[in-house]
Amino acid sequence: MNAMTWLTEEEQATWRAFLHATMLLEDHLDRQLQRDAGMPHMYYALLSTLSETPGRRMRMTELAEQVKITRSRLSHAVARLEGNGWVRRENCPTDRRGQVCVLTEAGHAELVRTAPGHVAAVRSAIFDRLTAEQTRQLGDISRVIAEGLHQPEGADVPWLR
Amino acid sequence: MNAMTWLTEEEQATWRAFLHATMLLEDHLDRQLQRDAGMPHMYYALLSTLSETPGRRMRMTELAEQVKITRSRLSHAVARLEGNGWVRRENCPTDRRGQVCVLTEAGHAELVRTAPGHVAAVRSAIFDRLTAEQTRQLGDISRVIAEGLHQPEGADVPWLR
DNA sequence: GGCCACTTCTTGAACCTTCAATAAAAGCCC
DNA sequence: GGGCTTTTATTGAAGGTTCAAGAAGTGGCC
Repeated sequence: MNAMTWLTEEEQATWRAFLHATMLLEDHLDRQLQRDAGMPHMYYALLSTLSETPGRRMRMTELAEQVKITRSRLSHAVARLEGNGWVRRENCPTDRRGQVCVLTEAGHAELVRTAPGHVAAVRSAIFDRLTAEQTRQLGDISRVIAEGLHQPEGADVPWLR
Repeated sequence: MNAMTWLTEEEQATWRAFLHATMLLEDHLDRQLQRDAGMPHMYYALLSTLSETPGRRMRMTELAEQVKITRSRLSHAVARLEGNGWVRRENCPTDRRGQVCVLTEAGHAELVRTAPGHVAAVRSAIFDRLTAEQTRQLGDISRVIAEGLHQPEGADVPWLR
């Protein structure tokens, strides 16, 4: 294993810390939401995303892209949320293959009810602990990483294909 | 919802970017390892952690704490890895309740075989894109977040109990 | 129009994680 | 030692995610 392949001491330490932080954070938020809202964090993110769109509705594919999950995962999730009455499917008027996912009144009410607790959890885990400077840094870093993973070009990551 | 409850514009943007980055990253690494090593990222982390300990072995509870997962999850994971022949359970000599999880030769070989690809994926997704300064920042930020979640005291997060 | 490739969304099976319940041993206290 | 609480690890069921396959519609091309 040459130097190209491996990580420096600092990179290793950073990577480990990052893994631990994301692990603990996801766990923490999942538990908080499961207890207070009866759904995992991802499902909450779906409702939350819908609530911010005009008409509180979005095409399935667009919703999947927005929250960074596969269509398959979204299909299963929406099926469950529909069972809860928090979301409803409508046929897309312009594309007969398409479905539009719509946040119901009950879904919106659930979001209003549970948002404060969720935001408090996020705040206390992250933003109450970071300086304003660090918040800005974390935003920049996250955007760089997300950008790099958005459309991994074969030329950029040759070992992946 | 008052100002205490909500996030500022910048915090919201950071939070969203962070979610996207971690989502895409986990997905990316899981897929890479599933394809090249036949296991999810978490399982790889278990083997990797074991490989760095004296005797390549660790008590179940300690291993679970090290990689930040529940004992239950570890039990299931180890059962699967044992089925692959990558890990073996031994009785703990000093505590008859205890089990020691041991990395087998086959498990170590698998790690050696797949480590370069995994490290390359991590490197290209993260460290090749961040400046040295940002790497240091990410380490600091991650440690702050992880610390805060390690043992959430009732006094610190009153809404959680 | 007819064909073909692509897109959209869903499905079921396999696998993974969570949660609550359990068994067994250890540690404490008298 | 006997009783009690705590710790260690596992189990099975319920729910979530992934993957490959498939149904149905769209759009381009001739």
